[in-house]
Amino acid sequence: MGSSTDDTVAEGAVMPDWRTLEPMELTPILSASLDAFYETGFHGTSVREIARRVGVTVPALYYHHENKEGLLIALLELSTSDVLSRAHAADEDGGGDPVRRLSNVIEAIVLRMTLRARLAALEGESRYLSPENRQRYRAVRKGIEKLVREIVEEGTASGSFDVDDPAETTRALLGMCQSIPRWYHAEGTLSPQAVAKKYVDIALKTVGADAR
Amino acid sequence: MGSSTDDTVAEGAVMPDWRTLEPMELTPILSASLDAFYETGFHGTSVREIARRVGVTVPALYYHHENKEGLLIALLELSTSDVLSRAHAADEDGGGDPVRRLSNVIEAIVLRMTLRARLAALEGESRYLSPENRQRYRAVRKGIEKLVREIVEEGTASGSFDVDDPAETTRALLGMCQSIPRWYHAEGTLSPQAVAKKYVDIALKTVGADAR
DNA sequence: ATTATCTATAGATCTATAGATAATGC
DNA sequence: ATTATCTATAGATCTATAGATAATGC
Repeated sequence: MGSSTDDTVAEGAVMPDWRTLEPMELTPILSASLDAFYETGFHGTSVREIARRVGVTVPALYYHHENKEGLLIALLELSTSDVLSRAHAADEDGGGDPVRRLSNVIEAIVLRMTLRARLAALEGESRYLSPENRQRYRAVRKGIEKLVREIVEEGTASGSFDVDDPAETTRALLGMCQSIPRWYHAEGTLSPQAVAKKYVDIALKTVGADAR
Repeated sequence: MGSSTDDTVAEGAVMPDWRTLEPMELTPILSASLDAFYETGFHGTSVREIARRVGVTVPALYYHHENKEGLLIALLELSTSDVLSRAHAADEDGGGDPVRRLSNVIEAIVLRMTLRARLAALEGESRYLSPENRQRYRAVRKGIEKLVREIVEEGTASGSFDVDDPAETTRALLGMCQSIPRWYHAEGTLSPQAVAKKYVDIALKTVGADAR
């Protein structure tokens, strides 16, 4: 199945450093859609409102995207592919040690939840996608869950962690990360890096990896 | 300040056992509103749709509630007053021991997240309340956060817990609980009591209270 | 030729209210 | 009298498309 170095990242795809999150470059339409969806939710946002923010007429939106749901899908697509590739890069950067792997992955997830808070918060709106699109979206979420669960399982098996129920602990870990956009504000005193550090500590406690 | 037995619960208010969560009795209108809001969100639900589910005309809804937001407020009001009083009862039932107090409160919160999953999930819709109503709602949430944070702080001070940042750990604990409605389904294999037990264990690990 | 936008509009749907009417309690 | 519901409708707003027009690339 090819060498182990070139089958994890597609040719030409640039994944420089999973710790570096430059502001995501969005088209004006997607940027305005993100702002609007974040503020008033998918159903609370009209295409007129998005058009108004972009400064174009409504039909211009329909030229670039099939419909309102298409705008949400495009945003979720960008958002989830970004976090999934970063989480995997962070995992592989852990050198096989469960403690470092989990630390890296939690760090990557928390950086994403803070530096891309609006995009991350948008994922709750995936509930309102059509069944097919929601299905595809769930797959990505399962991907992250699988990644973390395997680390927790391996760490538990190797004795690095002390966990009763890896699946449940995984959900708890992801739950605490997913809640961050609810309270995190960029203006706050804590930098994204500081928040990530705290959550790595908390996560290690949660899996019973006291050592440091 | 009155005796310690009668100033915690208002006269006539029945708070039998914080572990007992009977299905909440809602009016047909509120029950239908809850179903609809849960399925399609506040903005995704029309008053026509609610009326259809109840089997009345739209104006009948406006007789009982000021407007669509009034329906959401009524539900959030019932939901939050319930969880707040249960959490406090659970806390007081802990006999002053931080480990038992935290265990009880987490148990109460998780039972609420599972046995009232639809109602609990509705709290995300509080984002769409008018500023005044959202304000009032935030106060309740802060109440729960304050309760848990004080337990974590006292347990850390007394040496029962090993926590670096009580405020952050509190947010993490509440975050993992708040995420439960996202994956919990009543048809699943785990009973609400079983989920609560697991989350109590996880929470105790997270605060570094290994003992059992 | 292709790409991106516009004007104009169809057709449905939305929240909310006015005013009438039925049912219930004293 | 009071409570709960109805019919009818105002008036705004929604998503989406048809068809015209401008701007760009070859």
